[in-house]
This record gives sequence, structure tokens and C-alpha cells, in this order.
Amino acid sequence: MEKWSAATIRDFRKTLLAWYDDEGRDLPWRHGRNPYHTWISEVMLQQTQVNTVIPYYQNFLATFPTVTDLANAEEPTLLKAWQGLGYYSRARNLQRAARQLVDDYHGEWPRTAAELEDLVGIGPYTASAIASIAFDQVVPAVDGNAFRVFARLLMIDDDIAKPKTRQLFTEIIQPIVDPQRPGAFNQAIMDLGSSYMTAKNPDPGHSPVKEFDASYRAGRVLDFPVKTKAPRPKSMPYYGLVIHSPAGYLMVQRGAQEMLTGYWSFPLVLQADLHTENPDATLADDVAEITRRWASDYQIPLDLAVVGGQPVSHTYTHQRWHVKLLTADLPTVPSLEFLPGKWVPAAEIAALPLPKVQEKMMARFAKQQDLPLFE
DNA sequence: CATACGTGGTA
DNA sequence: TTACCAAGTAT
Repeated sequence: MEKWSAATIRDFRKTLLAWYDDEGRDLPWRHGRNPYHTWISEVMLQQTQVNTVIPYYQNFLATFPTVTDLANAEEPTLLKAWQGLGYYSRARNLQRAARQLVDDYHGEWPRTAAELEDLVGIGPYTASAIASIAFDQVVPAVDGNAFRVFARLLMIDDDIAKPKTRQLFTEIIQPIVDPQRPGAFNQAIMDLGSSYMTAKNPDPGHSPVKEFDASYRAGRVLDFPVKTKAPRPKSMPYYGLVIHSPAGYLMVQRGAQEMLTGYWSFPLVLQADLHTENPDATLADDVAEITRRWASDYQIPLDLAVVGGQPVSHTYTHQRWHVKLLTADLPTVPSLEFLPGKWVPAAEIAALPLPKVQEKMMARFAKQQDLPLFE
């Protein structure tokens, strides 16, 4: 691993910031220095690419212009504004933190990374990003870009998948951050990481800091950073129930203890929950069991038919869902006294906050039934 | 510390 | 299709 002298550090800052001033990206959240704007952009950018974020950022600020607007927002409005961005707890945590700011901080922003971390949804990276960009605190914002850039520049071979490694990088980068322009320094590293120093197709030979790049000199750019691979997603067979009555389609809201919390979908039944004692159950067995349960648990009689085609598949970071659609068309409207759902006319479904898998189920159902889409 | 948590893009 | 990547955090 490389060590830089004080002179090298000064030289690096100068080279990096000159490039950033000349070639840094003009992004919507880089206009002005509003901590609310920085905060929203940083949370949206967690595990999400810039091009995806831009339209969401514009719409979000138009919908919730201030911390107070966000604190007072209706949850469905909030979830709808976040629909499609993923990692939906970010949206709910954003509102919780907005309420912390209003209630506990009386709208006065904490200005240091250590204090910002007390806000829910703000971890070490986001706290440092806000503190440096909005309040000029001299701290490194250690995200995936910083890991990748400095792992290569200094040939650091610690595994960045290990939580402990963050501390090492923070200590290494801290003395390199430009004390005059910490926010610009951190954003310059991000721009470097998403241009000349990408994970898969880097162009280190044209990087503005190639003279400082030990991995490039060694011809080993792609050996850094070191990162252990994630396990493959677990396969999860589901049944998706498309239940229609004269009042519309039956929709249920995802609960606080499950993923996609607060979003709406057709009722989903995990195949593994049906026959814990019979791993050899057939499709007919599963349909019979679902019918039995809906009659006894919800007092709703179903005459289920199998919807043709391959199961709807949807992959998450840790799960791969395969959803077989079943449908029932009821002649009258059953009471939902025993089931936490609601009947929604086809044309009104799209107004609900919906996860991607629900959009896929609707598209598949419409196609198989030769229906117009749910709009 | 390891795992849960979404979606879209690329090879 | 599979695998992996993209400005991480909470538990």
C-alpha cells in the first residue's frame, strides 16, 4: 500500500480540484448550498445512479419544497413520489428525520457529521457528505466511489465488503481531504469514481490523477478494490391472487414487518407457507389449500383459475420471486371484514403506490386475459 | 458482524 | 439468463 507525502497530498488536491472545477458535472443538487437539497439528493443517491435520481429529485423538491412540507406530507403521497426508486425505507426514514428536525431541532440543522448521524436514515457516509458539502466540515465522504478510487490510487487491498474497512479508509482519506474545499473534494472523488475510475470499464490512462494512481502504474487497476461477492438471491415461489368483483380488484397494503412496506399489491401467498408438511404438493393441491384458507380465514369463497404463461419473475438483492397468477371473478362484492384490503376499480389502481413486481403482475394479467392495461 | 433491503443498466 | 454494479443504512 502506498503512502503519500505532504507534498504529494497538496499536489493531488490541486490536480483533482482543478479538474473538478473544469469538468465536474453540473447536477441539480449542486446549485446553491441548501442542506435540505443536499440531504434529499444524498439519500436518493444511496445505491442508485445519478441518471435515475435526477427526475425523482426534481419532482420530490417540487412536491415537498421544505423540511416542513416533508414532515407534514401524507404517507401515500410520499411513497408515490418514491415509487420506482427502491429501498423504500429510505422514503419513510426521510419523513421521520424531517419530523426530528422540526420537533427536536426546531428546524435548525446540525452542522457536523457526528450530529447528523443522529437523524434516522443518515449513516456515516451521508452525514459526512452533508457536513462537508453544506457546512464545510473537513471530513471524507466514504462511499463506493471513495472506496474504489482510493483503493486503486493507493493499492489498498482490504476487503471493502467488510464493515471494519470503512474505518481504515476514513483514516487514510481524512488527511488528504482539502481543508479549504472539503465538499468540492468529496464530490470530485465521486465524479472521478463515476468517470475514469468506474468498477468495470475504467479509463485510468486518461484520468486527471493518473500520476497518483499506483494500481495504474502496476498495471493492476482491475485488482482493486478487493470485495467479496454477495450470495446469490434465494428463490421464492409465490402465488399472486388477481381477485375481481363488481367493486374492482382486491388490493392489500404491505405491512411494517415485510419488505415493500406501505406499498400496494395483489394478495401474495408464499408457496412455502401452504404445506409445511408436504413438500410434494401439486399446483392443484396449492390452489385447494388457498381456497380453503380464504374461505375459513377471510370468509371469502374463491373459484380460482390458473392464469397461463410463465410465472412473473422479479429479482431483489437477496430474493428471486417467481409469482404464479391465480384469478377469480366474483359475481358479488364480499365483505372485507376479516381481510386488511380494499376493492379498487381498475382505473384507480395506478394512483396507489405500487412496487415493480405489482406492475409486472398487472401487465402479465392484462396480457393473458387480453385486457387493456390497468389505466 | 452478517444480512435485509429495490430497481435499472451493462456485459 | 446470470452476475454484478450504482453517492448505504438499520438491525
